[in-house]
Formats: sequence, structure tokens, C-alpha cells
Amino acid sequence: MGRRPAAETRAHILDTAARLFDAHGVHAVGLQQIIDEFGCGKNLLYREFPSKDDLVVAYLQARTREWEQRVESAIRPLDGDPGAQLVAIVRDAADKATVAGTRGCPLRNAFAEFPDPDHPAHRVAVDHFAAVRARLLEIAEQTGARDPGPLADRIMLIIDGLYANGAILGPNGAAAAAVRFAEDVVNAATHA
Amino acid sequence: MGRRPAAETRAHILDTAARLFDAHGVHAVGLQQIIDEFGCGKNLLYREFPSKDDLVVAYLQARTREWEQRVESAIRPLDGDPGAQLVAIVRDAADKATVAGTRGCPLRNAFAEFPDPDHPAHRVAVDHFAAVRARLLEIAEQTGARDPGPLADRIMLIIDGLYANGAILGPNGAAAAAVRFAEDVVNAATHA
DNA sequence: CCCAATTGGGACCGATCGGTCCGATAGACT
DNA sequence: AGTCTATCGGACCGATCGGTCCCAATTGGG
Repeated sequence: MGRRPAAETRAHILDTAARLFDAHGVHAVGLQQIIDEFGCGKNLLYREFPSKDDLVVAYLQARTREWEQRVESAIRPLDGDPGAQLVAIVRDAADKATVAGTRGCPLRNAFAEFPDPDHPAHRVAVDHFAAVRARLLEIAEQTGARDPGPLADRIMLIIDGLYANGAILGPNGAAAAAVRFAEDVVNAATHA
Repeated sequence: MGRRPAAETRAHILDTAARLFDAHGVHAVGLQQIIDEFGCGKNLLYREFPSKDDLVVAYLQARTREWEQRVESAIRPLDGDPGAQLVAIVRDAADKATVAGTRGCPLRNAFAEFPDPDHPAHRVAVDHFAAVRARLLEIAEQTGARDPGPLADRIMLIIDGLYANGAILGPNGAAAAAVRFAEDVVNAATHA
């Protein structure tokens, strides 16, 4: 058989796997399924990712990076207005978390699918949430709110609730109230 | 071997299984492990629960009932003060969701562990969240708030965020802000 | 044009797990 | 005491899955 443009092979495999993991969960997707979907031999996949765990970790790290990029893209136009930035982050999450068929935050799902705290996938998930919280705190501090800690935590609760609820009850569930909620939270914290 | 007090056998098996499921996740716990822990033969377990799915569904239904009972117990002393009732529900959830080693809401975890929408465990989880939302709406309506729908949804976002975040970041995570958050939300909605 | 490197595809292996079945044993009841 | 019944415990089966290995085919380079 022919050759592949090797440079992009790894990324393409990861894309395929990520799509399947998002749609059906990590445990529910077998390596054979990824191979069939991608149309390669087993050799190729195992060359790029020596084990399924490696693939899963790469998938989760990609989703973490994606989250960070989405956040930074969402807040960049609002530089200088940290309150609006917090709302924008919630809005972005709301858009993403209520798409039909979404299963919620991949990192949070990985936390549930890999209960062993020593599993690398579990660790990636934990690290992700710690990082998100730290980032929200940075922004909250810029608002000049008297108590930026609780402000950041409130926004984070909304986001986490958004993903949990949006995946289950969809756009007409509790997630529908999230953006307006975040606006009120930011206003209350900054105009007090 | 002897006989067991047959009437309670089913409940005891379910207790044992539920404890293991909570601690390690459904997929991570094998039936053999439940049997070993309970100290019975395979026959007995399969007589009470013909398949693992039956056991899992019974486990989740028990957790749903448990949630309902906890809610009703928490709000009964506050009859006539629906605003305080909403806060009490959040407080109860906060206590439960931040216990060390907790893996979060069992229903939400089941949603992640059983991605197939047709799986009975998945359905139990979806039904649970719809029921919780409906109950919160009932209470929110009694507050006399101008807009009880968003109030209920805001409380639900806090609760869902609480479970998601509490399991991962623990009692010092964003969950720490939840009760105070709920109080402010209720106050803002009812004094407007 | 030919060689070599790469790859697709499948056979294969071992482990795990859900589920079935059966023999052995221990209590309960008469 | 003896029988009957429920239970224990394990052998066993089939399916699935992660992972290894190998062969044949194809394509790019010399």
C-alpha cells in the first residue's frame, strides 16, 4: 500500500479518535473501530500511539489545549473588560455544551470513565480543572471585585453545571439560564 | 452452606454493589468482585439480579430515590420558606459532593459511563435530572419570584456544578462558594 | 525498471468479563 | 436422624478487547 504524508498522520489519527471518543465515550470505542474509520493498518496506529492510554491522554490534552484556545479567543476582543470576559467564557461554554448529541465536557467524562486516581487520563482531567480555576481567578482579580475568589468560583460552578446539565437536558434545560446568570453574577460582584 | 434471611438479601447485595460502584465506577467493578465482597455464591446474585444491567439500574434507581429523600428531609423543616428550602438543597448537595474520595453524582457518572441513549442506565440518569429540575421549579414557584423558571435553573446549575467540581477539586475547590452563592441567588430573585 | 521502505489487513494471543452450570455442603424442618 | 432445600464456590464458555506479529501489496526513489 501507498505512503501517507507522514507528518500529518498522527494528527489525523488523533482527530478521528477524538471524534469517536467524544461521540461514544472512550471505553465504548475500540481501537479496531478507530482503525476502520481512519482506514489504516494496525501498524500505523500503534506506531504513533503505543497504547490506547497514550491515545486517550493525547486526546484529552488536545481537548484541554482547545479549551484554553477557545477561552483566549473569546476574551481577546474584550481586553480591558474582565467582567465581560467572564461572561464571554460562559457564553462560549454554553454554545458548546448544548449542541445536540453532545455528551458534555470530555475532561469531566474522562474523570468518570477513569476513576483510578493514578491513571494518566484521570490526572489530565484533574489538572485541567485546576488550570481552568486558576485562569478564571486571574481574570476575576482584574475586575477589581472586592472578593475575586468567590467570583471566579461562581463562574466556574456555572460552567461546570452548564456542561453537566447541557449534555443531559439539552439547550432547553437549565443551561438556557447560564449566560444571563453569569451577567448577573458579574454585575453583583463588581458593582458592590 | 446455610441460609440467608432471604428478605434482606437483595437489599444487602444492592448495598454492597452500590458502595463499590460509587467508589470505583460501574465499569471498573466486576460481578466477581461484588460476590467476593458480599461473600455469596454466584447463584444468589444472579437470582436477585439476572444481569449486571439489572443491578446497575437498581443501583441508580436507589440513588435517585435517595436524592429525593434527602431533598425532602432537608426542606421539610423549612416548610413555608421556599427560598430557604432552595438554599438547604444546595447545602445538602455541597456536604455530599465534597466528601473526600467522592466521585461526584452517581447519576451523572452513569450518564458518562453509559453513552448509549438506549441503555437503561442512561435513561435512568436522564430521567433523574429531569425530575430534579421539575422539583426545583415547584419550589421556586412557591417563592413568589417574578421569574421562577430561571431561579430554579440557576439553583440547578449550582448543584450540577457542585457535583462536577466537588468531586475533582474537593472541598477547597469552587464548591466552597456554592452555599453563599445560592443564598445570593435566592435573595436577588425574591427581593426584586 | 527494480529495490526497499512503508503500509493495509488479518491472524493470533492472553486477559478480562458477563453469564451458565453443576457438584459439594450446610442448615432447616419433620 | 434423615431428607430436602438453599447456598457456596468454582469450573467452564463465549465474546470482546488491547496488543503482537507477519505477509502481501503498493508506491516512491534510485
